[in-house]
Amino acid sequence: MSTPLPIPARQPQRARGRERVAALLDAAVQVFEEKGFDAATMTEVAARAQASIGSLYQFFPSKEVLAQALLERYAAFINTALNDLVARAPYLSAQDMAHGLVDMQVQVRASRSVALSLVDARRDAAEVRGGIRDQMTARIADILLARAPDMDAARAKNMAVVVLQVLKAIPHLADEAQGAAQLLVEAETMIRLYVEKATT
Amino acid sequence: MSTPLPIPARQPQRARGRERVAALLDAAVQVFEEKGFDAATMTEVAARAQASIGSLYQFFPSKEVLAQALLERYAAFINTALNDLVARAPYLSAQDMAHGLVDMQVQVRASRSVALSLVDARRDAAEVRGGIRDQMTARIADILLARAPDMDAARAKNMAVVVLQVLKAIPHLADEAQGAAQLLVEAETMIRLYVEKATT
Amino acid sequence: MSTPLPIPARQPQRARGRERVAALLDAAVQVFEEKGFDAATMTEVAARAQASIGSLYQFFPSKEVLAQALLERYAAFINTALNDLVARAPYLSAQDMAHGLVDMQVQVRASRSVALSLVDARRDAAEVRGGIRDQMTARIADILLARAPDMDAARAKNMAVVVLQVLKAIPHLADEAQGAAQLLVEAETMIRLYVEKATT
Amino acid sequence: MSTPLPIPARQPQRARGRERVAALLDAAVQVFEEKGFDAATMTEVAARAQASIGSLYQFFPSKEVLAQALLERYAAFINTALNDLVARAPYLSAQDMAHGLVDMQVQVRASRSVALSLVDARRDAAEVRGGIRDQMTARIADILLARAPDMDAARAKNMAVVVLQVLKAIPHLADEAQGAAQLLVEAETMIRLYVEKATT
DNA sequence: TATGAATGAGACTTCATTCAT
DNA sequence: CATGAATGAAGTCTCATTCAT
Repeated sequence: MSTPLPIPARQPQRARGRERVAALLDAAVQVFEEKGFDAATMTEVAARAQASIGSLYQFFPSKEVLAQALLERYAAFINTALNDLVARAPYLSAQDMAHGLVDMQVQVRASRSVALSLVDARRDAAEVRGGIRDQMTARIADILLARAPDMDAARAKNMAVVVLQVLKAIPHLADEAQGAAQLLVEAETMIRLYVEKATT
Repeated sequence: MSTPLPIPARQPQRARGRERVAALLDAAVQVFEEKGFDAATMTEVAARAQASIGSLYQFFPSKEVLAQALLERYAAFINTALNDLVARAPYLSAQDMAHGLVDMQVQVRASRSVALSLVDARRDAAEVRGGIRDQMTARIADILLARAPDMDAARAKNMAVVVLQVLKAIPHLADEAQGAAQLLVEAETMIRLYVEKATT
Repeated sequence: MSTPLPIPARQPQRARGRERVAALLDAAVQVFEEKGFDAATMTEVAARAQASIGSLYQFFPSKEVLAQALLERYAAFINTALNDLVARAPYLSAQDMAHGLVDMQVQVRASRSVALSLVDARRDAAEVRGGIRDQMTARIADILLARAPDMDAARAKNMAVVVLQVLKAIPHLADEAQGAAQLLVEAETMIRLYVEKATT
Repeated sequence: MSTPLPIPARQPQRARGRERVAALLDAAVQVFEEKGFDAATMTEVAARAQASIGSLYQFFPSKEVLAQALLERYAAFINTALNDLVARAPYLSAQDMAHGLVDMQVQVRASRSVALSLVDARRDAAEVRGGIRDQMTARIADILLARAPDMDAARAKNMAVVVLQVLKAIPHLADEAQGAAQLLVEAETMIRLYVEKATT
């Protein structure tokens, strides 16, 4: 039932170590984004961070742990952004809310903070990673409820799940060579209309 | 510029062979769905089809080709469905159109015809597989234009891209243990509102 | 001690069969020449002869047997040519003798009768194939002795071995893009000088 | 036009690694000599060096690279020997020159430095490996020209090609169970007569 | 006989992970 | 802590050979 207990990433003790870890995480983001979880190799991550493979394993004792660390970094960022939106939700127009959600994803991408693709990578890890997904849907549901306090909680949750799927697609859209900007506007519109209808 | 040699899947010429190929494709769908392209192994595909590894390679000379074959099967199905929708589009309500699109995906899943996930697996193959994506967006744009002939063609294309992303999420939603039905309804609503607004 | 008894190539019974075998042998020569024994595949040989793999195995029950058959065809040709040279040897100038030897090889190549490379392919088969080599050196020694009856038989044998090595190189030289003709002349000269000195 | 990426052999950086590489190369020479390029297996090379297959690939990322490394080792040796002969050529008798050439090959064999057979193994790699062949013929031509400065350069080149073929046969002759020594003498004689005639 | 499918051992290669220095 | 070497299970793919139709 319980996952074998995933040994967590080790915390570096010195300044030197902290830089190392940062470089490793940055490299990992790049590689995971370019190749995906399976095709990414630990060797390449280390190389791109100009570290040795031994060094990488010093801090991240397995590929799984590395991915998990990435996700946590992502979760921290996203959580802040979502909490902020929750707070402002009552005063936001549907338009602004939609924009807020979409923009959050664009920010993430721009800051290379993580490969969202990991969110539902493989099934085993899903258990662990699932936490983040649940957290996000809960937060989005909060936002919806903040705008329309009368809404059925169950429905808010369902809507959140659907909205999350659209958000997941944002990086793809932002990648599009042709008219990425317009595509983002369209995505926003879609979310806006959906939210608008449901919360008024 | 040109990919070396896109050696295609070999066509079986005997009844025995045709059965084999069918079994192999079915097994492949399962395995690819469960594990994703990278983590799926040819050995497992063969085993699940009760065939030897050699038999698998007799008809699908590489993992790439196998994935491609799956996609083609999927494309054939989806094409029919989309063409049908294009024809009926002028007479459909936004509601029915949204339902048609979502349902198409649900059908696909039910018939295990393919893992849509392959549509944009890794970047290299993207070139080949991209064809299908372009085809689908073009078709969806046609549907939109059929309902609203005055719409700007460029906008229709953009909208189609966004709608496609939502459609891609449908299998995920349909998988959800809790209230899959409701989630599908929500997805439909989202698409309906979006289409409605833009085409009236 | 004894090789497991190499099942020989089956003799075709009808005209149709004889054509088949001829086509297969021709195809085999091509493929063996292009790729070498190891890299050549039975499948390709069959394909190039426009026959099925089953058909190929009908006549040549193994790759070894096929190679052996090729060698035999070659041996027959070479034997005739060498016997002819033996007969004429007493009346030939060193020049003509050298030319005769070199030309024999060029003929073989032109008529695509065989890949001489097989002569000392792998060690196991060497035993079987060795026969041909011994036969050839004996014949060449005969030629030398015919010109210089006083020569020590042992020396003639040694010389023959060396000459054979030069002959083996002829196809390579004849392949050379630049000035193949001149290279052949040089090879002839080399042999002539060697023979001349030893037999006068 | 350009070969994709000629990933070279990795240089070991620790003493342990250097020993390994040496052992691997030695094992490779043996196996390639015994079986030839195609029939030699990486597994056997690793085993004979008492290393794991992973270790072998750590330093030689492909069978091609391993063969190339062998050739380079051989080329280094042969180059030294040939340059030495070039320098001494003006003062050497044809006899000594012939002996020098033949002896060089015998040395190579004795020191197990490489399987010359690789020089023109398969056609693809020929491009890379061809370099060595051209280098050798050029050097041999230099030797000839050093003895006979008036000779036509083109002819020297042709002669060099032919002489090289004889040299290639030396290891075969030296292998002969019966009277290897006499065979080498004969080969030397052949070369001597050829050189003598052309350079006086 | 002819044909195409079936089989599986075995080849090359990759990569996460462990260790000795 | 850092580094580079070591390991071997596992994956993709090939091909000689055998068989059923």
